[in-house]
Amino acid sequence: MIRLYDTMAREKRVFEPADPERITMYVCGPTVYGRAHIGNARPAVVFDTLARLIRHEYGRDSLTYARNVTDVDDKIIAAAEEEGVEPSVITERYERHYLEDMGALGVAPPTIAPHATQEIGPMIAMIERLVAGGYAYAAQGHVLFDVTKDPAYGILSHRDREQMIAGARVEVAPYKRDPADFVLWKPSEPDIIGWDSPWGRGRPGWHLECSAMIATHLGETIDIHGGGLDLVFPHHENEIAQSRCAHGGAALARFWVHNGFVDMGAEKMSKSLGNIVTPAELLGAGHKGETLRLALLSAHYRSPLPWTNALIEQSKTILDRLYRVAGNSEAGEMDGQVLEALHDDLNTPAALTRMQALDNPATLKASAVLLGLLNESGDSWFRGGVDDAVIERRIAERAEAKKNRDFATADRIRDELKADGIVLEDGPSGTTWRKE
RNA sequence: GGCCCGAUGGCGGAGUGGUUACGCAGAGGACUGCAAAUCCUUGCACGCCGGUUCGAUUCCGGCUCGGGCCUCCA
Repeated sequence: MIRLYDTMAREKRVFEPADPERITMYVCGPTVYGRAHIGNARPAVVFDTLARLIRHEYGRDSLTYARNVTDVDDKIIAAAEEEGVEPSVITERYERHYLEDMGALGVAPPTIAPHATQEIGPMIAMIERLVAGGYAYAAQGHVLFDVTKDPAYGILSHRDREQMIAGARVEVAPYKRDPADFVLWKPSEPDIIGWDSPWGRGRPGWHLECSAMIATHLGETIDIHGGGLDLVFPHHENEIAQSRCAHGGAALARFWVHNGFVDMGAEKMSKSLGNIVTPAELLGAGHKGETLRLALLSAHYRSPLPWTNALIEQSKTILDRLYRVAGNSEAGEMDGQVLEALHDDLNTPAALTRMQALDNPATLKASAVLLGLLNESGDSWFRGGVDDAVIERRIAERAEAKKNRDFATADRIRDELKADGIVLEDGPSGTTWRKE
Protein backbone atom coordinates (compact mmCIF):
# COMPACT_ATOMS: atom_id res chain seq x y z
CA MET A 1 0.00 0.00 0.00
CA ILE A 2 1.63 3.19 -1.21
CA ARG A 3 0.87 6.47 0.47
CA LEU A 4 1.61 9.74 -1.29
CA TYR A 5 1.38 13.34 -0.23
CA ASP A 6 -1.16 15.06 -2.46
CA THR A 7 -0.55 18.77 -2.89
CA MET A 8 -4.20 19.43 -3.56
CA ALA A 9 -5.47 17.63 -0.46
CA ARG A 10 -2.45 18.82 1.54
CA GLU A 11 -2.06 15.44 3.17
CA LYS A 12 -0.79 11.95 2.61
CA ARG A 13 -3.35 9.74 0.97
CA VAL A 14 -3.40 6.06 0.13
CA PHE A 15 -2.59 5.73 -3.53
CA GLU A 16 -5.24 3.71 -5.29
CA PRO A 17 -5.01 3.90 -9.06
CA ALA A 18 -8.22 4.12 -11.04
CA ASP A 19 -7.11 1.07 -13.02
CA PRO A 20 -4.25 -0.92 -11.48
CA GLU A 21 -3.56 -2.46 -14.87
CA ARG A 22 -3.07 0.90 -16.51
CA ILE A 23 -1.71 3.49 -14.13
CA THR A 24 -0.97 6.88 -15.64
CA MET A 25 1.65 9.37 -14.52
CA TYR A 26 2.68 12.62 -16.18
CA VAL A 27 5.65 14.68 -15.12
CA CYS A 28 6.62 18.04 -16.53
CA GLY A 29 9.85 17.51 -18.40
CA PRO A 30 12.50 19.89 -19.62
CA THR A 31 12.28 22.94 -21.79
CA VAL A 32 15.26 22.15 -23.96
CA TYR A 33 17.12 25.42 -24.31
CA GLY A 34 20.14 24.71 -22.11
CA ARG A 35 21.94 22.12 -20.12
CA ALA A 36 20.03 20.61 -17.21
CA HIS A 37 21.28 21.41 -13.71
CA ILE A 38 21.10 19.35 -10.56
CA GLY A 39 17.85 21.04 -9.59
CA ASN A 40 16.32 19.93 -12.86
CA ALA A 41 17.58 16.43 -12.20
CA ARG A 42 15.76 16.08 -8.91
CA PRO A 43 12.25 15.54 -10.31
CA ALA A 44 13.64 13.21 -12.97
CA VAL A 45 15.26 11.07 -10.28
CA VAL A 46 12.37 11.31 -7.83
CA PHE A 47 9.70 10.33 -10.31
CA ASP A 48 11.92 7.66 -11.80
CA THR A 49 12.09 6.20 -8.30
CA LEU A 50 8.34 6.48 -7.88
CA ALA A 51 7.90 4.75 -11.23
CA ARG A 52 10.14 1.92 -10.04
CA LEU A 53 8.09 1.55 -6.89
CA ILE A 54 4.77 1.55 -8.75
CA ARG A 55 6.05 -1.02 -11.23
CA HIS A 56 7.30 -3.19 -8.40
CA GLU A 57 3.93 -2.95 -6.73
CA TYR A 58 1.58 -3.29 -9.69
CA GLY A 59 3.65 -5.04 -12.32
CA ARG A 60 6.19 -4.18 -14.96
CA ASP A 61 3.65 -3.06 -17.55
CA SER A 62 1.18 -1.46 -15.18
CA LEU A 63 2.49 2.08 -15.49
CA THR A 64 2.40 4.47 -18.41
CA TYR A 65 4.76 7.26 -17.52
CA ALA A 66 4.82 10.31 -19.76
CA ARG A 67 7.41 13.04 -19.47
CA ASN A 68 7.09 15.76 -22.04
CA VAL A 69 9.69 17.74 -23.91
CA THR A 70 8.85 21.41 -24.34
CA ASP A 71 10.51 22.20 -27.65
CA VAL A 72 8.73 25.42 -28.52
CA ASP A 73 9.18 28.28 -26.11
CA ASP A 74 10.37 31.86 -26.06
CA LYS A 75 13.64 30.94 -24.40
CA ILE A 76 14.33 28.44 -27.14
CA ILE A 77 13.58 31.08 -29.73
CA ALA A 78 15.94 33.48 -27.99
CA ALA A 79 18.70 30.87 -27.80
CA ALA A 80 18.27 30.05 -31.47
CA GLU A 81 18.47 33.70 -32.45
CA GLU A 82 21.57 34.17 -30.40
CA GLU A 83 23.32 31.31 -32.15
CA GLY A 84 21.83 32.12 -35.50
CA VAL A 85 20.39 28.66 -35.95
CA GLU A 86 16.97 27.07 -36.29
CA PRO A 87 15.20 26.33 -33.01
CA SER A 88 15.33 22.64 -33.83
CA VAL A 89 19.13 22.77 -33.65
CA ILE A 90 18.85 24.00 -30.10
CA THR A 91 16.11 21.64 -29.02
CA GLU A 92 17.67 18.53 -30.53
CA ARG A 93 21.01 19.32 -28.98
CA TYR A 94 19.72 19.91 -25.49
CA GLU A 95 17.26 17.07 -25.55
CA ARG A 96 20.14 14.77 -26.40
CA HIS A 97 22.17 16.19 -23.52
CA TYR A 98 19.22 15.87 -21.19
CA LEU A 99 18.82 12.20 -21.98
CA GLU A 100 22.56 11.62 -21.56
CA ASP A 101 22.66 13.42 -18.22
CA MET A 102 19.58 11.74 -16.83
CA GLY A 103 20.73 8.38 -18.11
CA ALA A 104 23.95 8.83 -16.17
CA LEU A 105 21.84 9.37 -13.07
CA GLY A 106 20.11 6.07 -13.66
CA VAL A 107 16.89 7.65 -14.85
CA ALA A 108 15.15 5.26 -17.21
CA PRO A 109 13.43 6.81 -20.22
CA PRO A 110 9.72 7.38 -19.61
CA THR A 111 7.19 5.27 -21.43
CA ILE A 112 6.23 8.21 -23.61
CA ALA A 113 8.09 11.44 -24.32
CA PRO A 114 5.67 13.67 -26.19
CA HIS A 115 7.08 16.73 -27.94
CA ALA A 116 5.08 19.92 -28.03
CA THR A 117 5.89 20.63 -31.67
CA GLN A 118 4.48 17.24 -32.66
CA GLU A 119 1.15 17.89 -30.99
CA ILE A 120 0.04 21.23 -32.36
CA GLY A 121 -3.13 19.80 -33.90
CA PRO A 122 -4.56 18.48 -30.64
CA MET A 123 -3.56 21.71 -28.92
CA ILE A 124 -5.47 23.83 -31.41
CA ALA A 125 -8.42 21.47 -31.05
CA MET A 126 -8.36 21.89 -27.30
CA ILE A 127 -8.27 25.67 -27.58
CA GLU A 128 -11.19 25.57 -29.99
CA ARG A 129 -13.13 23.51 -27.49
CA LEU A 130 -12.41 26.05 -24.77
CA VAL A 131 -13.42 28.94 -26.99
CA ALA A 132 -16.60 27.15 -28.04
CA GLY A 133 -17.43 26.48 -24.42
CA GLY A 134 -17.03 30.13 -23.54
CA TYR A 135 -13.96 29.51 -21.40
CA ALA A 136 -11.56 31.32 -23.67
CA TYR A 137 -11.54 34.32 -25.95
CA ALA A 138 -9.43 35.64 -28.80
CA ALA A 139 -7.89 39.10 -28.58
CA GLN A 140 -5.22 40.67 -30.76
CA GLY A 141 -3.98 37.39 -32.14
CA HIS A 142 -3.90 35.82 -28.70
CA VAL A 143 -6.29 33.35 -27.22
CA LEU A 144 -6.73 33.71 -23.50
CA PHE A 145 -8.26 31.54 -20.85
CA ASP A 146 -10.94 33.43 -18.96
CA VAL A 147 -10.39 32.53 -15.33
CA THR A 148 -13.65 34.13 -14.27
CA LYS A 149 -15.45 31.31 -16.08
CA ASP A 150 -13.85 28.68 -13.87
CA PRO A 151 -15.13 28.89 -10.30
CA ALA A 152 -12.66 26.22 -9.25
CA TYR A 153 -9.65 28.25 -10.36
CA GLY A 154 -7.16 28.17 -7.50
CA ILE A 155 -8.01 24.76 -6.06
CA LEU A 156 -4.49 23.44 -6.33
CA SER A 157 -2.52 26.41 -5.09
CA HIS A 158 -5.25 27.35 -2.62
CA ARG A 159 -5.52 30.97 -3.51
CA ASP A 160 -8.47 32.93 -4.73
CA ARG A 161 -8.60 35.43 -7.53
CA GLU A 162 -8.44 38.47 -5.28
CA GLN A 163 -5.23 37.14 -3.77
CA MET A 164 -3.70 36.58 -7.17
CA ILE A 165 -4.58 40.03 -8.34
CA ALA A 166 -3.43 41.63 -5.09
CA GLY A 167 -0.10 39.93 -5.47
CA ALA A 168 0.36 40.60 -9.15
CA ARG A 169 3.76 42.11 -9.74
CA VAL A 170 3.54 42.15 -13.45
CA GLU A 171 1.93 44.65 -15.70
CA VAL A 172 -1.30 43.31 -17.03
CA ALA A 173 -1.30 42.91 -20.80
CA PRO A 174 -3.89 45.20 -22.39
CA TYR A 175 -5.64 42.37 -24.21
CA LYS A 176 -6.52 40.55 -20.99
CA ARG A 177 -10.07 40.88 -19.70
CA ASP A 178 -9.02 39.81 -16.24
CA PRO A 179 -5.52 40.21 -14.83
CA ALA A 180 -5.37 36.51 -14.03
CA ASP A 181 -6.25 35.38 -17.55
CA PHE A 182 -3.47 33.42 -19.18
CA VAL A 183 -2.38 32.73 -22.73
CA LEU A 184 -3.41 29.58 -24.59
CA TRP A 185 -2.12 30.72 -27.96
CA LYS A 186 0.10 33.59 -28.89
CA PRO A 187 0.88 35.16 -32.27
CA SER A 188 4.21 34.58 -34.00
CA GLU A 189 5.92 37.20 -36.10
CA PRO A 190 6.65 35.94 -39.64
CA ASP A 191 10.30 35.24 -38.77
CA ILE A 192 9.45 33.27 -35.66
CA ILE A 193 8.47 29.62 -35.40
CA GLY A 194 4.72 29.25 -35.71
CA TRP A 195 1.77 27.26 -37.01
CA ASP A 196 -1.40 28.32 -38.77
CA SER A 197 -4.46 28.39 -36.59
CA PRO A 198 -7.99 29.79 -36.60
CA TRP A 199 -6.53 32.82 -34.81
CA GLY A 200 -3.68 33.36 -37.21
CA ARG A 201 -0.14 32.12 -37.26
CA GLY A 202 1.20 31.53 -33.79
CA ARG A 203 2.37 29.09 -31.17
CA PRO A 204 0.89 27.45 -28.11
CA GLY A 205 1.21 28.71 -24.56
CA TRP A 206 3.24 26.58 -22.23
CA HIS A 207 0.42 25.57 -19.89
CA LEU A 208 -1.73 24.39 -22.73
CA GLU A 209 0.93 22.11 -24.13
CA CYS A 210 0.85 19.86 -21.10
CA SER A 211 -2.93 19.73 -20.90
CA ALA A 212 -3.23 18.72 -24.54
CA MET A 213 -0.47 16.14 -24.39
CA ILE A 214 -1.92 14.56 -21.27
CA ALA A 215 -5.32 14.23 -22.90
CA THR A 216 -3.83 12.77 -26.05
CA HIS A 217 -1.55 10.22 -24.47
CA LEU A 218 -2.96 9.39 -21.08
CA GLY A 219 -6.60 10.43 -20.97
CA GLU A 220 -8.74 13.07 -19.32
CA THR A 221 -8.04 12.01 -15.74
CA ILE A 222 -4.65 10.61 -14.82
CA ASP A 223 -3.50 9.01 -11.61
CA ILE A 224 -0.45 11.11 -10.82
CA HIS A 225 0.72 14.46 -12.05
CA GLY A 226 4.18 15.41 -10.89
CA GLY A 227 6.69 18.21 -11.12
CA GLY A 228 8.66 20.72 -9.14
CA LEU A 229 7.10 22.77 -6.40
CA ASP A 230 7.51 25.93 -8.45
CA LEU A 231 5.08 24.58 -11.02
CA VAL A 232 2.14 24.51 -8.64
CA PHE A 233 1.25 28.04 -9.55
CA PRO A 234 0.61 29.05 -12.19
CA HIS A 235 1.53 26.13 -14.41
CA HIS A 236 -0.38 23.29 -12.83
CA GLU A 237 -3.22 25.49 -11.69
CA ASN A 238 -3.67 26.55 -15.29
CA GLU A 239 -3.42 23.02 -16.58
CA ILE A 240 -6.19 22.05 -14.23
CA ALA A 241 -8.39 24.90 -15.36
CA GLN A 242 -7.90 24.16 -19.05
CA SER A 243 -8.39 20.46 -18.74
CA ARG A 244 -11.41 20.59 -16.47
CA CYS A 245 -13.16 23.12 -18.66
CA ALA A 246 -12.33 21.26 -21.85
CA HIS A 247 -13.41 17.93 -20.43
CA GLY A 248 -16.74 18.67 -18.83
CA GLY A 249 -15.35 19.08 -15.35
CA ALA A 250 -13.33 15.86 -15.19
CA ALA A 251 -10.45 16.17 -12.74
CA LEU A 252 -7.06 16.29 -14.42
CA ALA A 253 -5.19 14.24 -11.87
CA ARG A 254 -6.07 12.19 -8.83
CA PHE A 255 -2.76 12.87 -7.10
CA TRP A 256 -0.57 15.94 -7.35
CA VAL A 257 2.99 15.23 -6.33
CA HIS A 258 5.61 17.97 -6.11
CA ASN A 259 9.28 17.79 -5.27
CA GLY A 260 11.16 20.43 -3.30
CA PHE A 261 14.17 22.34 -4.53
CA VAL A 262 17.85 21.72 -4.56
CA ASP A 263 19.38 24.63 -2.69
CA MET A 264 22.71 26.33 -3.18
CA GLY A 265 23.47 28.10 0.04
CA ALA A 266 20.13 29.35 1.27
CA GLU A 267 18.52 29.76 -2.13
CA LYS A 268 17.10 27.41 -4.67
CA MET A 269 19.35 26.46 -7.53
CA SER A 270 18.08 28.09 -10.68
CA LYS A 271 19.37 29.31 -13.94
CA SER A 272 18.00 32.79 -13.42
CA LEU A 273 19.85 33.10 -10.11
CA GLY A 274 22.97 31.84 -11.82
CA ASN A 275 23.87 29.44 -9.03
CA ILE A 276 23.65 26.20 -10.92
CA VAL A 277 25.75 23.08 -10.98
CA THR A 278 25.13 20.60 -13.74
CA PRO A 279 25.36 16.83 -13.71
CA ALA A 280 27.60 17.16 -16.75
CA GLU A 281 30.12 19.23 -14.79
CA LEU A 282 30.06 16.87 -11.85
CA LEU A 283 30.39 13.80 -14.02
CA GLY A 284 33.23 15.51 -15.85
CA ALA A 285 34.92 16.09 -12.50
CA GLY A 286 34.96 12.34 -11.96
CA HIS A 287 31.86 11.85 -9.84
CA LYS A 288 29.75 8.85 -10.69
CA GLY A 289 26.15 9.18 -11.72
CA GLU A 290 25.06 6.85 -8.95
CA THR A 291 26.79 9.04 -6.39
CA LEU A 292 24.80 12.02 -7.58
CA ARG A 293 21.63 9.97 -7.59
CA LEU A 294 22.18 8.85 -4.01
CA ALA A 295 22.83 12.45 -3.04
CA LEU A 296 19.55 13.48 -4.64
CA LEU A 297 17.72 10.75 -2.76
CA SER A 298 19.36 11.49 0.59
CA ALA A 299 16.61 13.91 1.61
CA HIS A 300 12.89 13.32 1.41
CA TYR A 301 11.67 14.46 -1.99
CA ARG A 302 9.48 17.22 -0.57
CA SER A 303 12.23 18.74 1.55
CA PRO A 304 14.76 21.22 0.29
CA LEU A 305 18.09 19.57 -0.43
CA PRO A 306 21.19 21.61 0.31
CA TRP A 307 23.75 20.83 -2.38
CA THR A 308 27.35 20.78 -1.19
CA ASN A 309 30.60 19.03 -1.97
CA ALA A 310 30.38 17.38 1.42
CA LEU A 311 27.08 15.83 0.38
CA ILE A 312 28.64 14.39 -2.76
CA GLU A 313 31.60 13.01 -0.84
CA GLN A 314 29.40 11.51 1.84
CA SER A 315 27.25 9.93 -0.85
CA LYS A 316 30.31 8.36 -2.41
CA THR A 317 31.42 6.97 0.96
CA ILE A 318 28.02 5.44 1.55
CA LEU A 319 27.88 3.97 -1.91
CA ASP A 320 31.33 2.41 -1.50
CA ARG A 321 30.14 0.75 1.67
CA LEU A 322 26.99 -0.53 0.07
CA TYR A 323 29.02 -1.93 -2.81
CA ARG A 324 31.38 -3.65 -0.37
CA VAL A 325 28.43 -5.46 1.15
CA ALA A 326 26.67 -6.19 -2.15
CA GLY A 327 29.83 -7.31 -3.89
CA ASN A 328 29.06 -9.17 -7.09
CA SER A 329 25.92 -10.75 -5.73
CA GLU A 330 22.82 -11.28 -7.80
CA ALA A 331 19.63 -9.68 -6.58
CA GLY A 332 17.67 -11.84 -4.17
CA GLU A 333 14.78 -11.15 -1.89
CA MET A 334 13.84 -7.52 -1.31
CA ASP A 335 14.02 -6.13 2.22
CA GLY A 336 10.64 -5.46 3.80
CA GLN A 337 11.73 -2.35 5.68
CA VAL A 338 13.21 -0.71 2.62
CA LEU A 339 9.95 -1.30 0.83
CA GLU A 340 7.97 -0.06 3.78
CA ALA A 341 9.94 3.19 3.85
CA LEU A 342 9.32 3.80 0.18
CA HIS A 343 5.64 3.01 0.57
CA ASP A 344 5.42 5.83 3.07
CA ASP A 345 5.44 8.74 0.64
CA LEU A 346 8.70 7.64 -0.94
CA ASN A 347 10.81 8.03 2.18
CA THR A 348 14.14 7.49 0.47
CA PRO A 349 16.33 8.68 3.38
CA ALA A 350 14.73 6.10 5.64
CA ALA A 351 15.16 3.48 2.91
CA LEU A 352 18.84 4.38 2.57
CA THR A 353 19.32 4.16 6.31
CA ARG A 354 17.83 0.71 6.32
CA MET A 355 19.94 -0.35 3.37
CA GLN A 356 23.06 0.55 5.31
CA ALA A 357 22.03 -1.87 8.01
CA LEU A 358 21.60 -4.82 5.66
CA ASP A 359 24.33 -7.44 5.64
CA ASN A 360 22.86 -9.87 3.13
CA PRO A 361 24.33 -9.05 -0.29
CA ALA A 362 21.42 -10.43 -2.32
CA THR A 363 18.86 -8.60 -0.22
CA LEU A 364 20.75 -5.34 -0.42
CA LYS A 365 21.16 -5.66 -4.17
CA ALA A 366 17.47 -6.35 -4.70
CA SER A 367 16.41 -3.49 -2.45
CA ALA A 368 18.76 -1.02 -4.10
CA VAL A 369 17.11 -1.63 -7.44
CA LEU A 370 14.05 0.23 -6.22
CA LEU A 371 16.16 3.32 -5.65
CA GLY A 372 18.02 2.84 -8.91
CA LEU A 373 21.27 2.16 -7.07
CA LEU A 374 23.89 -0.59 -7.13
CA ASN A 375 23.43 -1.08 -10.84
CA GLU A 376 27.00 -2.29 -11.25
CA SER A 377 28.82 -5.29 -9.87
CA GLY A 378 31.22 -4.65 -7.04
CA ASP A 379 34.14 -5.42 -9.35
CA SER A 380 32.94 -2.94 -11.90
CA TRP A 381 32.31 -0.25 -9.29
CA PHE A 382 35.70 -0.57 -7.63
CA ARG A 383 37.87 -1.65 -10.56
CA GLY A 384 36.03 -0.94 -13.79
CA GLY A 385 37.93 0.60 -16.67
CA VAL A 386 41.38 0.04 -15.20
CA ASP A 387 44.17 -2.09 -16.66
CA ASP A 388 44.58 -4.56 -13.83
CA ALA A 389 47.64 -6.30 -15.30
CA VAL A 390 49.75 -3.20 -14.69
CA ILE A 391 48.49 -2.88 -11.16
CA GLU A 392 48.94 -6.53 -10.37
CA ARG A 393 52.56 -6.27 -11.48
CA ARG A 394 53.18 -3.34 -9.16
CA ILE A 395 51.46 -5.17 -6.32
CA ALA A 396 53.80 -8.10 -6.91
CA GLU A 397 56.80 -5.76 -6.80
CA ARG A 398 55.50 -4.31 -3.60
CA ALA A 399 54.95 -7.76 -2.10
CA GLU A 400 58.56 -8.57 -2.88
CA ALA A 401 59.72 -5.37 -1.21
CA LYS A 402 57.57 -6.08 1.81
CA LYS A 403 59.00 -9.57 2.06
CA ASN A 404 62.45 -7.98 2.22
CA ARG A 405 61.14 -5.53 4.80
CA ASP A 406 61.95 -2.75 2.36
CA PHE A 407 58.99 -0.66 3.46
CA ALA A 408 60.30 2.47 1.82
CA THR A 409 59.94 0.87 -1.59
CA ALA A 410 56.63 -0.70 -0.65
CA ASP A 411 55.24 2.64 0.46
CA ARG A 412 56.58 4.38 -2.61
CA ILE A 413 54.74 1.95 -4.88
CA ARG A 414 51.59 2.42 -2.85
CA ASP A 415 51.93 6.20 -3.04
CA GLU A 416 52.51 6.13 -6.77
CA LEU A 417 49.39 4.08 -7.33
CA LYS A 418 47.49 6.37 -5.00
CA ALA A 419 48.52 9.29 -7.17
CA ASP A 420 46.91 7.44 -10.07
CA GLY A 421 43.72 7.01 -8.05
CA ILE A 422 44.39 3.40 -7.06
CA VAL A 423 44.12 2.44 -3.40
CA LEU A 424 45.86 -0.67 -2.09
CA GLU A 425 44.50 -2.60 0.85
CA ASP A 426 46.51 -5.28 2.58
CA GLY A 427 44.23 -8.00 3.83
CA PRO A 428 44.90 -11.34 5.52
CA SER A 429 44.88 -13.07 2.12
CA GLY A 430 47.09 -10.59 0.29
CA THR A 431 46.79 -7.17 -1.24
CA THR A 432 43.69 -6.00 -3.09
CA TRP A 433 43.16 -2.79 -4.98
CA ARG A 434 40.32 -0.47 -5.92
CA LYS A 435 39.76 2.85 -7.57
CA GLU A 436 39.62 5.73 -5.16
C1' G B 1 1.49 43.01 0.83
C1' G B 2 -1.19 37.94 -0.04
C1' C B 3 -0.71 32.56 0.18
C1' C B 4 2.36 28.42 1.69
C1' C B 5 6.39 25.54 3.86
C1' G B 6 10.21 24.77 7.23
C1' A B 7 13.37 25.37 11.90
C1' U B 8 16.53 18.44 14.92
C1' G B 9 24.02 17.70 17.10
C1' G B 10 30.05 20.27 13.07
C1' C B 11 27.32 18.46 8.46
C1' G B 12 23.35 15.34 6.21
C1' G B 13 18.84 13.44 7.87
C1' A B 14 14.45 10.19 9.77
C1' G B 15 11.07 9.81 13.50
C1' U B 16 8.19 10.01 17.98
C1' G B 17 3.13 12.43 23.52
C1' G B 18 7.08 9.14 27.95
C1' U B 19 14.87 5.26 27.38
C1' U B 20 16.15 11.55 21.41
C1' A B 21 17.19 6.81 14.83
C1' C B 22 20.90 6.44 11.44
C1' G B 23 24.89 8.16 8.30
C1' C B 24 29.22 11.45 7.34
C1' A B 25 32.96 14.00 9.77
C1' G B 26 35.61 14.04 14.85
C1' A B 27 37.84 11.40 19.24
C1' G B 28 39.70 6.73 21.48
C1' G B 29 40.73 1.52 20.73
C1' A B 30 41.45 -3.34 17.94
C1' C B 31 43.81 -4.90 13.45
C1' U B 32 48.34 -3.23 10.26
C1' G B 33 55.52 -2.64 9.41
C1' C B 34 52.75 2.03 8.44
C1' A B 35 48.29 2.75 6.04
C1' A B 36 43.62 1.51 3.85
C1' A B 37 39.35 -1.27 4.69
C1' U B 38 36.74 -3.48 8.68
C1' C B 39 35.15 -3.93 13.77
C1' C B 40 34.41 -1.87 18.87
C1' U B 41 33.74 2.47 22.04
C1' U B 42 32.56 7.56 22.25
C1' G B 43 31.28 13.26 22.67
C1' C B 44 27.61 16.54 20.28
C1' A B 45 20.74 18.65 18.88
C1' C B 46 15.11 18.68 18.89
C1' G B 47 14.88 27.99 17.31
C1' C B 48 12.36 31.25 21.41
C1' C B 49 7.98 32.19 24.73
C1' G B 50 3.51 30.56 26.47
C1' G B 51 -0.61 26.78 26.61
C1' U B 52 -2.77 21.66 26.80
C1' U B 53 -0.88 17.28 29.49
C1' C B 54 1.13 13.38 34.91
C1' G B 55 4.70 14.18 30.91
C1' A B 56 6.16 17.77 24.59
C1' U B 57 11.29 17.68 20.42
C1' U B 58 6.47 15.62 19.03
C1' C B 59 -0.21 18.76 19.85
C1' C B 60 -2.07 24.25 20.04
C1' G B 61 -1.05 29.67 19.94
C1' G B 62 2.36 33.65 19.52
C1' C B 63 7.29 35.25 18.24
C1' U B 64 11.94 35.12 15.67
C1' C B 65 14.57 33.37 11.67
C1' G B 66 14.96 30.96 6.91
C1' G B 67 12.86 29.42 2.34
C1' G B 68 9.15 29.12 -1.66
C1' C B 69 5.13 30.94 -4.86
C1' C B 70 2.46 35.35 -6.47
C1' U B 71 7.06 36.72 -13.31
C1' C B 72 10.41 32.36 -16.62
C1' C B 73 11.55 28.39 -13.33
C1' A B 74 12.30 21.34 -11.51
